[in-house]
Amino acid sequence: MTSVRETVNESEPRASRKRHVILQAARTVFLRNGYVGTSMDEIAGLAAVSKQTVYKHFTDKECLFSELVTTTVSEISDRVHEELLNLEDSGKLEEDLSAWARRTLASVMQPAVLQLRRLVIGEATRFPELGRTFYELGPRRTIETLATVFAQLAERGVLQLDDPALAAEHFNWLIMSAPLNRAMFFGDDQPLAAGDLDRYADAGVRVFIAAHGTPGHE
Amino acid sequence: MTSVRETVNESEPRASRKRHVILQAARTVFLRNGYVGTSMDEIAGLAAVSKQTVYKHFTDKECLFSELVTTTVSEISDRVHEELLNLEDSGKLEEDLSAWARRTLASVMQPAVLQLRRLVIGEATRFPELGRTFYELGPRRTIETLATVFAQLAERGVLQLDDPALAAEHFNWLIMSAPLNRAMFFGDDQPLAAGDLDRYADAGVRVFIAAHGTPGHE
DNA sequence: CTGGATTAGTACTAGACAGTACCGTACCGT
DNA sequence: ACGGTACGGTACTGTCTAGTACTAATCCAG
Repeated sequence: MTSVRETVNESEPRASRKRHVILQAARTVFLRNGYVGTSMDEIAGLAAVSKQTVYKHFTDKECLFSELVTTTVSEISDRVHEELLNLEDSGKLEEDLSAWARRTLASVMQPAVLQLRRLVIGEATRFPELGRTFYELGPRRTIETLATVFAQLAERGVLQLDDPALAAEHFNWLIMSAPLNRAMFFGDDQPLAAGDLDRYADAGVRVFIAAHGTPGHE
Repeated sequence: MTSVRETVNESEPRASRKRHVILQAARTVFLRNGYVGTSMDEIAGLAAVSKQTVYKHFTDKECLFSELVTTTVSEISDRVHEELLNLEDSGKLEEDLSAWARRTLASVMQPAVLQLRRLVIGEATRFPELGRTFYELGPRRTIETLATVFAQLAERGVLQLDDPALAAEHFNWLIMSAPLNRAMFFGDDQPLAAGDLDRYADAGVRVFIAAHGTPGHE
């Protein structure tokens, strides 16, 4: 009731919009300083929230970290996959694949996503489930979707392949690997330009088509 | 004097064989617990050495870590490259490439190497030079060597390619990416069997040859 | 054998951090 | 307006760790 009175963000279920603020702050700090480099005081401070409040919403540092990574990975994964569904064929195979490759590579190469990837890899021993989650929602999901698309293209004679899943893996990594692996070791130093990324995407597509394309189509 | 008395390894320049013991212990502990998960006391304890001695040989925790990673990466890199030089052609291109691919993939997928990779990636923000070193001595060195080999093969008409360096990158990641990226996120859980690795290596080689091979040679 | 250096052992300093306790206040549904 | 819940602020506990200080035992060369 009470007519008009949204101060800023009162629309939330009043109590636990703090939760969101805390997660936001946690994301910033964890991504910047890593798991052990981050203190709960720092998160509370950045969230402009009492430490007690943090512990009311998340029992543990581990819990907070875990939930943060899980939700972040899910968000990104969903965003990438909205775009991925736009891979409908216009008849021009190379153009369609290149367009998708460029978009996907750009998504994966965002600094925040790269940093999250480094973080999850670095903590893969301490948090095995997080590693698994990242892999399932990231590479595996992408590759699976690609595999079904490729299977259809093969059925229509546009591609030649015996194993769509394997071909999807090859395609995925032909496009991503070089920039991604390089970026893993260079912490935000010397980032690749967007133009370079597009070139890598296109080059990967060309190799894939040279290997699996059929002469009749281009 | 006292005639017979090699307890174990007296051959070293007496004083700084401690150094070696410390590095050995540091390797074990750092690889198991990460940089911040490791205490100097633990290293000293495992090395059966006083903490004072550790600090006599390495001014810092950072120094110790840094030197450890650098030397370890160099060792592995050298070992891999001895094998790499054995890629002399016997005339059968696919066989030669497959043999090299299998050996190299197996080297990179050793648990200790994987763990080191995770560690360096996770600390890439804190230790940028280590990331750079790993990348230079690892992927970049391998790819560079491959590029010169491919350039020769192209000159002799065995391969078709405009850009040997790019082709080398593609070849390298066609073989490594799928197992390697998967392994990054699964901390020693669910390791791939040697048979699976060989299959990945062979499949990568086949795609590469389908894209860059010349009809006359196989 | 002897003198100088290295080492083990241990205790200590100083700082950081996860998690808890407590108190007074602000918010919220009713 | 009321009563309970959430919140801010702050102080506190317990623990851990990098790095240092100091002494006594040990090693090694000449």
